[in-house]
Amino acid sequence: MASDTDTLPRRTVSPDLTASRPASRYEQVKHYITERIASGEWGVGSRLPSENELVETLGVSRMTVHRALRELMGEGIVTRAQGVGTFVARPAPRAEVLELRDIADDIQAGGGRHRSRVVLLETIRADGHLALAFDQRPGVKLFHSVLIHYEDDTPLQIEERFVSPHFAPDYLDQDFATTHPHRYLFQISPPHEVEHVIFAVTPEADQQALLELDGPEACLQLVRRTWVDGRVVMRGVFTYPGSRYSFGGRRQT
Amino acid sequence: MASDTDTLPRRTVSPDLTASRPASRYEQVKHYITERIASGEWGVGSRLPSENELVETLGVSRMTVHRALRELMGEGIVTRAQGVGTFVARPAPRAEVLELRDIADDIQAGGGRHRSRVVLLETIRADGHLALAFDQRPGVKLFHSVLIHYEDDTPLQIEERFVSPHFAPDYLDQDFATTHPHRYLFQISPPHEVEHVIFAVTPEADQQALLELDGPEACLQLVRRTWVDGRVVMRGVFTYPGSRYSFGGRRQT
DNA sequence: ACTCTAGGTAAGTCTATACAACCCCATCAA
DNA sequence: TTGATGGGGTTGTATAGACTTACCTAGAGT
Repeated sequence: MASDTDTLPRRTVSPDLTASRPASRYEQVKHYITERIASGEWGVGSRLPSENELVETLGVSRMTVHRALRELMGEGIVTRAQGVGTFVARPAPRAEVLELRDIADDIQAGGGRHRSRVVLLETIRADGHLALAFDQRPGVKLFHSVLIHYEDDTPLQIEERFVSPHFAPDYLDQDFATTHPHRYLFQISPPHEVEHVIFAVTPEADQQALLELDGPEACLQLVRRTWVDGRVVMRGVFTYPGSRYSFGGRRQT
Repeated sequence: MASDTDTLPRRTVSPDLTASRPASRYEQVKHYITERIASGEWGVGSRLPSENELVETLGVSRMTVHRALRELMGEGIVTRAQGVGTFVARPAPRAEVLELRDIADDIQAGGGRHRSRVVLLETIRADGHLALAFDQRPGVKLFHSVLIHYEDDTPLQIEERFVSPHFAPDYLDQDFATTHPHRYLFQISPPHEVEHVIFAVTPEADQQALLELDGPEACLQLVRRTWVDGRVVMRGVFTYPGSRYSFGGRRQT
């Protein structure tokens, strides 16, 4: 067990390709720790070796270990309590609140496999409520798409979008098996303004079926409107099973 | 000009209200620097005294000065270049997204009349899950409070909080009929860091009763953790009926 | 059951010292 | 004019050691 990988060499020859100069000791210590956390060897909430134990294991001074651990705490990787020890912190929630991201990136960031299915792709005429959301008059033409996003074959999101034809005239001709609506719209133009509203809803029967839910489970619903040049170009309704998803965010004040 | 304010005293009396214990040396050095930047004495882009000059001026070791400057660089206050020096950084604008507000202000801003009721106020010992949220070990003592907030006699929020006794030793002695937990905690110290996670849940029977719901309506649940000095001081679980509340925000990009 | 206290443990801080890495600039030679 | 060299100043890293502060546990006493 006491192999040479347990102790950092005093001098690093380091034919490392990713870093031209050899990483400093405290960075090596950080790497040593994050590697074990990422591999699951040190699980969430478990206690890390004490500073003095790491000093013995790695053959560096306590100040060096201390700096590595202090920086890891600043990054939210571990938490520390004087007189108690150092612990693996709980990983951050997967979706940033009010941030504009592609769910495919979200899923892949969490280690899952993403797949999507197009349920509907059509042109509709807006009723009063929908027209109001677009600051238009009832009867205006809008494109309408419905997709399901899966994480490892489990439905994670119903994505329903209404898109202004003036903004994306070729929306219906896209192959959303390869390009996702989010990326397509973003590529035409990043929005100048975004509005998010989050609801809790009990899904309708058809939504339950699409999400493959057993019963009327509570769902998160994120309604997003985006503006370009002062005009609403998209309204999206994203529905997630409450048991499979959450929004979160962490920031310094 | 060479008054005693140029040298940090060995022991600080520090009648500071936000921190009962005297600030550590490196924090005093940070304060010394930020004060001069804030006052405009050291303008944007100007060069700070070198580490060795600060050592002479302030009477602390270079490692202490170095730590202060390194942390200020991490906070974006200064920039540093090896072999060159330390400079005042350009202040970066920051966008508030999901802000920290008191629900009483929320209700009154909407024209409603706010009222609250204390349901529970006690000391508990944390189980595994709760201890993890506080980055502590199971069995640690925590204060626990449950309040209901009403808007015109309609329940709008269940407010459940767990508070670290070390942060707010007198939490249980407060009269939350007049001072709300949010305000009390904020007055002790505004958090340095905040985490929000939003869930959709189906409420338990007791929660349904507290919210005076007719059936198992989907609810929004906002879980907030706040940090002070890198340590979790509060975990709040706020439950809203889905039909009566939503979270939202709009911003320019 | 509860409170108090003492001891052990672990992180937090501070110092003095040393060396390394880097930048700038003055000097000097081709 | 150009290029090389080297010195001085500045930040970056690393160490050993000492002391401080906070937390927890176990045991004694109530």
